[in-house]
Amino acid sequence: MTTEIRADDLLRLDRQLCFSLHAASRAFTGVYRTVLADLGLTYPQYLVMLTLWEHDELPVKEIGDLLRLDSGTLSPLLKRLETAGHVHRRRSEEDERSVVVTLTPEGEALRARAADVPRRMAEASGLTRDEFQTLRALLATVTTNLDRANL
Amino acid sequence: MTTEIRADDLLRLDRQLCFSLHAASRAFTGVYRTVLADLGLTYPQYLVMLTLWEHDELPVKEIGDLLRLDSGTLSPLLKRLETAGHVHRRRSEEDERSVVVTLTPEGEALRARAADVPRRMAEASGLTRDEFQTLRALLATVTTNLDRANL
DNA sequence: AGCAATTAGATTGCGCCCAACTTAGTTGTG
DNA sequence: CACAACTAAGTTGGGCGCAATCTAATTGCT
Repeated sequence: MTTEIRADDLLRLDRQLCFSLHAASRAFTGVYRTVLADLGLTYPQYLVMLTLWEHDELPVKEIGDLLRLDSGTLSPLLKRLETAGHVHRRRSEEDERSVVVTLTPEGEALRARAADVPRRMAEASGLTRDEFQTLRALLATVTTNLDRANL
Repeated sequence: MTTEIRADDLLRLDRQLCFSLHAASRAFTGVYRTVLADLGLTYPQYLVMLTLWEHDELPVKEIGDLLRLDSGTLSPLLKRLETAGHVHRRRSEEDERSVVVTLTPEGEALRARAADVPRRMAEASGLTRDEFQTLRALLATVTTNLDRANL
């Protein structure tokens, strides 16, 4: 009996959680926008650069798998990164379907200028180490569950 | 000494948290897309309808404050909701600058068809009540902190 | 070998999000 | 009262996210 929830409460709870997530995501993106402005990167572009700084070169497919983005998002994004001079694209020789993305010297150099971004973001979030880890774990759980539920 | 974190670790931690948030937000939106498909609503449109179901009628400004959306997002979104027959817009009489959004009978009727959306979403998230509340609280905290940090 | 199924990437179209700007109405101050 | 400052919506433009579609290359099956 005490575990019963009225539909109205559910409606509001629901809005609060999903809305909180939505709002937090946009708040994060907003701070990233400020912090990344100097580098001329958007947040998704920064994510792509992060993966490249870690792996040096990657096929588009790999980047998409790592960041959960499809070619409809990545193709124009990578084109913009290429125009900005941060990356280079070439067809793979082993598999002509694949396009390998590599860092240009400029893209490599950007890494140093982005070095303090994580610290600034961690500061801005204002979370303790424990809260940080708890949040990350819960988000991973919910993402896994939602993906499974959505087919 | 044990609290020192190397820059590389920060880079990776950083990516994990912000990326987790980004991914979770998109995973949620993906399930909403599935669940709301029958109603012909997108997730942001559903949020607007939720606020209207709760308040019956609201000026655009109020909706924007509640959902943290500006007119650049809301104006076309509300126009689509109006075209779909869910809402009606009229100029306020007290303040001619303001536009008041009201539910049409169709928009009111949609409420019943959306009644089980929260339950389905809560199920899909697979979180316990406690996890649900913890997540919501952490997200609220981080959003507040980020907003403050971002001016 | 030959052909269907699959895969990688690109493109198109729509909706959201935000910044910047415009227009119209309101408020405040001298 | 007049006029500057402010406020509410709307519009425009750029970028992201995703579904649907297309092309080209590869793989698998017989």
